[in-house]
Amino acid sequence: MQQLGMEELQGSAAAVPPPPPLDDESSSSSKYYYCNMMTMMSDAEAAADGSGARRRRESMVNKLISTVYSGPTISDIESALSFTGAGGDQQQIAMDDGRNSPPPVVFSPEKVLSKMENKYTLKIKTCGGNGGGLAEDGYKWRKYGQKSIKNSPNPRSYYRCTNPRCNAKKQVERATDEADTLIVTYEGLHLHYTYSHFLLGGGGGGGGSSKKAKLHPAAAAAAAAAQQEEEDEQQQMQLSSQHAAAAAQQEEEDEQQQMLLSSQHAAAGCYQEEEEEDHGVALFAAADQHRDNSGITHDDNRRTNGLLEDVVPLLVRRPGLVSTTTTSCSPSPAPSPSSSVSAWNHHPYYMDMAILSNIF
DNA sequence: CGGATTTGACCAGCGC
DNA sequence: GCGCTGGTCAAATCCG
Repeated sequence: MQQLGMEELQGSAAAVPPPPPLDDESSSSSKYYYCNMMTMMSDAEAAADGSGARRRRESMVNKLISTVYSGPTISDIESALSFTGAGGDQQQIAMDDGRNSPPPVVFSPEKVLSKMENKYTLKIKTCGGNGGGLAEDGYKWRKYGQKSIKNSPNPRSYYRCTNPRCNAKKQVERATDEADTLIVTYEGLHLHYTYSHFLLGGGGGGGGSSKKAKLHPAAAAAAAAAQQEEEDEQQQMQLSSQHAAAAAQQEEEDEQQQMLLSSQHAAAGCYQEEEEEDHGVALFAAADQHRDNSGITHDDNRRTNGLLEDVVPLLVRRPGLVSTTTTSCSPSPAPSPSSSVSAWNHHPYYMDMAILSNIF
């Protein structure tokens, strides 16, 4: 019986929906499109959010594209990764992105870890009976275990990111009360882009591992699914092209890294949140609330995170557990059940915390 | 044939 | 200390 549901569960698990908005009510009505850029809205933009918000957003996106995707991402990643094996009680991280170099920030791993709980739980409502018609989050997951859970008729599946440098994990189980609802718990973070970004952003980007090639149709299907839900088609097109341009720009930096990194970038950017204005504001508001504790300035977050959160579009952006129900209905088949597409509400501050807590 | 999945075994944490 | 439970490992198996 458990085995029966696993194919479906697996596929559904792969269809990890966008990370939750800050309010649960949006789950039923709103659609989420990949657009992490919205979370980069400045406070000023957020405050001015109103009738002309969309126009302002577009210009904002343009501005962000030109400033955010200036190329420091990879160096940031490399810098961050260089600490992975480093020991010591305290590490000093200087996020130097070259042009937008924020002042070096000293982090205490202990503090970071205590503050940041790298777990993020999502409730996902899937399309009934359609285990195959699912979107992908651009990541590739490998299932490493399955366990029957007490008081639950459904087993829990354990997935790990296939990227050897990435320790992201997720657990997927079907809700007991709702057959079409999955409970996905993310843990850890991705130190790379999603695969779909590579596909969307670079038109293939050139070169490629077998993994990437495998994901290509899946990511394309996911993108198509996202577009079907798109209400603001013009904006979506603009964003897609912008991210494509951004990806192309990154390609010039390092082809090999691009293969890993760019895909995530696109996945994060190809979706757009219908209520992105509000969420973007909320996200920044949340970031502002916490930055004082970390000692990270708002500008620091804005600059470094704008890039890093693309590099690490992890669901783990908020401490503690956040549950949200979203609907994941993709008309396209999911060729690779072990991968999934997610839209992320990027949270600058927590993104940093998530990265650091995993790096140390 | 290589990579992904399955699945039983093993281990660690927790409560009693 | 013991048993229960959740999480992970790894050999076997499957699949493209």
